[in-house]
Amino acid sequence: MNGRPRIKDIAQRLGVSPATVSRALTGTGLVAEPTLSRIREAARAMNYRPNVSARNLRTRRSMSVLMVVRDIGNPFYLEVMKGVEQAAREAGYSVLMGNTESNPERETEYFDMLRDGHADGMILMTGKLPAGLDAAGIAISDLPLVVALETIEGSGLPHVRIDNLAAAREAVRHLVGLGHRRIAHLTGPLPEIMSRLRRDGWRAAMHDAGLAVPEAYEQRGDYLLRSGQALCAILCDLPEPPTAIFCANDEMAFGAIHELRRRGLDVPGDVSVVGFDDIYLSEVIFPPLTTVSQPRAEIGRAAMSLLLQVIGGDEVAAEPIVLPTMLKIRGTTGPAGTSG
Amino acid sequence: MNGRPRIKDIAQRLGVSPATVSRALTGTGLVAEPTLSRIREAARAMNYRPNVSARNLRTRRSMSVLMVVRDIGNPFYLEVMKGVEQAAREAGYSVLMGNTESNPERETEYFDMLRDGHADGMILMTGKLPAGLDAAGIAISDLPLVVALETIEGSGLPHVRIDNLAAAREAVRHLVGLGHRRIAHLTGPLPEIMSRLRRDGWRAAMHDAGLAVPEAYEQRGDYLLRSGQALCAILCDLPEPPTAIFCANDEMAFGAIHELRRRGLDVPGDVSVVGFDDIYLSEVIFPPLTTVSQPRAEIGRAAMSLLLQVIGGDEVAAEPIVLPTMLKIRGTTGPAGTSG
DNA sequence: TTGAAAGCGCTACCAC
DNA sequence: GTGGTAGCGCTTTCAA
Repeated sequence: MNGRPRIKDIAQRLGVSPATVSRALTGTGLVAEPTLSRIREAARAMNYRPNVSARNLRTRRSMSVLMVVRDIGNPFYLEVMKGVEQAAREAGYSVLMGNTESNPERETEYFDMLRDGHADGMILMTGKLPAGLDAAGIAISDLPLVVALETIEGSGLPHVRIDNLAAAREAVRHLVGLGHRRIAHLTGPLPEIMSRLRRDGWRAAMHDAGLAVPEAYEQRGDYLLRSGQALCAILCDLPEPPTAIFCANDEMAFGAIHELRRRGLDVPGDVSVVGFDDIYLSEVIFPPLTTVSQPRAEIGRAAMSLLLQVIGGDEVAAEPIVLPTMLKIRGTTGPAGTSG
Repeated sequence: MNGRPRIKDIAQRLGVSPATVSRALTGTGLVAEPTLSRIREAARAMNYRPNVSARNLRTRRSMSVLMVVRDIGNPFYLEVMKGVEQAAREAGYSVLMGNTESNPERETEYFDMLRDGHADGMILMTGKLPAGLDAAGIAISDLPLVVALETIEGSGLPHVRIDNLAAAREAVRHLVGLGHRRIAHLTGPLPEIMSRLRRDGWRAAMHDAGLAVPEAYEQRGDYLLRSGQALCAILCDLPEPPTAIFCANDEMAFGAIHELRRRGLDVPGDVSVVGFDDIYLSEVIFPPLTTVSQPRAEIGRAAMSLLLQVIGGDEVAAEPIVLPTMLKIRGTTGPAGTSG
């Protein structure tokens, strides 16, 4: 009686077998009504809690999943996580957060956690798989994996994402519609497919409008604020600076706006800026940011549902799930100036 | 050989006992050098990973901790989490995130997770303990608990926090120094000690400066953006509106600034605003927010270190650990107008 | 409908 | 140093 009660303690107290107690408490087995309520009653009275390690060992499941992101410091993931957590909770799962910081070693580490029983499945929000998985004789497609936000080319894994190209195209079309002709783009890290898609969307929209795409108008960034700021400075120093900048994410857009202001330029009076992601506070900065909004919580929920199917061994559609985006037209975009 | 290898498989392959393999792999026991490297080699070759459930069951530890916050959607916690995670990783622990959403039921749930072996300890960043713990015969002080950011009065738990009162006082003193005399305050939820301390810091600074504190200058908020906006509107409509507003957190400060702008008032030309927390993007909004910066990552690290001590059964100082804050004077505060 | 008992995979005790 | 082995607490056959 010292310490927490075990199933055995309940069984002894009630004069039944541990097996019966287990069945009653898990709700699976058939247990006669009087016994059932007696056991439940006793469990509550004794403040019983099943030991998860023992249960997990026996059932070979951990009832938790891993959500792995590039940078846990990025608030963008928060709402996605909320969606994941919600769907997970409903299914009785816990969510473990993994942070790779784009460190390959840590990516591998999370794959290890899958193998050692820490988690039953994993939602990857990183753009790539750790190297050396094949070498280790591990077939990706056999692992309970789901990819969200990003795309891992050729992996054949279930995906949940948005149509990055179409969304970027629409955003740039909005600028074109405002009369802008000199529209620049700050890209994300181009090795990644997501950055390339957004860039291609920008190019496509420019092409649609019959506009030139000077090489200098495509500046390569890394999604961070500082790069938005620095690249914007480069654009401003061009002989023919752009009148509008489409940024591959909101952070870079903030950085760009910061730099424009620093130079005494008005947004959107002199230069229009469009972001991507609609992160926390985008709506609240001044002027509020025009940006592409992703259904973040939805993405999280969908990814978790998909993962539950994978874990459950169900067949999962090969087609990626594509969720709709919305262009939020707010205060950082306006008509092109007469000089544009 | 089908499926993942067990310790037994390695043992058989090498003709040693499972006990030796376990000792070699955990690094604890004394194992002779030749055996040691043979085992390590075989483990790597066979791609062995220990089963955590089995290990946890046996060792009665989970090697993970729970970090419980009020609202996982609040970016403020991100950097704290980073600190926690870092310290945890160094000690070989994983971090589980808990989100109470101020729901008492969920608070209890996380305490349950402590009991069922999900975690070895818990860092509370919520302002209170769930009700009914005593009723359940659980002595708080026996639980491996640490409180960070917040304060749980009379709990006798180890704490890591900042000096909220002094920090608030300093922030308001800064406004006084700029010549402001009509300084209002948007509070957090006042049942909570942290909100009260910040409020008291404001009052103290006003008192220090011999300034009046009209009742209407203390507006009660809830840390959310909307409340900052709404309460700021009330202040603006006062017969004698304030020339400066000290907000109990940055989100409310953003809301207030938003409202001031909406009314065509200039920040800081017409009204100065000070926040608290120095959240993500505070530096980047325009003008950048003057605010009290907390050493978030430090707080997380310190809390985790403290928790490790508690888990390890060490004596922990009864005195709370108080980390220093810094007033970041940026763009939203300026001299009081001549009318002020 | 219930009980007996095996065993999930590991660690740690006790021998040698 | 190493091996044998008990057992962590639970679920789940198999029998009754």
